[in-house]
Amino acid sequence: MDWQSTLARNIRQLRQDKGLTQEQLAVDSSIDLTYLGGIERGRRNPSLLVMARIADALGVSLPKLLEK
Amino acid sequence: MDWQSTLARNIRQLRQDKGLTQEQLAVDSSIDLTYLGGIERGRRNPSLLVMARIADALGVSLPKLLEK
DNA sequence: ATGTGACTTTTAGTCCGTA
DNA sequence: TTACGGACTAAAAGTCACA
Repeated sequence: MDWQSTLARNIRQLRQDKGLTQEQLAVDSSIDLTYLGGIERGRRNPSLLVMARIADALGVSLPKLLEK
Repeated sequence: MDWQSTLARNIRQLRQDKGLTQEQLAVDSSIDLTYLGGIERGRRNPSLLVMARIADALGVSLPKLLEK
């Protein structure tokens, strides 16, 4: 499992656990909906600060977001 | 403590614990020396895959590399 | 509500120096 | 051995129309 897929899986899991849509999470993390979608499909290679914003919006730590 | 500084501190700590120079770590992780230096000074915002390569070269997990 | 391709702008990341 | 600058190239960031 590559890191992009791990990140993708964790974001989707946590997002759905919180009952959020991609659009809601996109707003909360100040990321464009389509860009977030790309991350959640494992097609993007986001930077440290972008991932930190997503972790923040999901209410988890960044290391947690990257757990395998 | 922002994430760039946390990453910087952890990389430097782990690198020195292993007795490696920046240049050796740069080679091991296939990253340019000057760029690695910038990361280790907290001035850069590296991508997921670059951080994963560094974690790998240091023999730690990526989440571990990002622990506060 | 999500997936996708094509796109432009910005920044990551490289390579060359100097100190 | 590390820090830093400039110039460059590759890729991320960010947006849009459409399915």
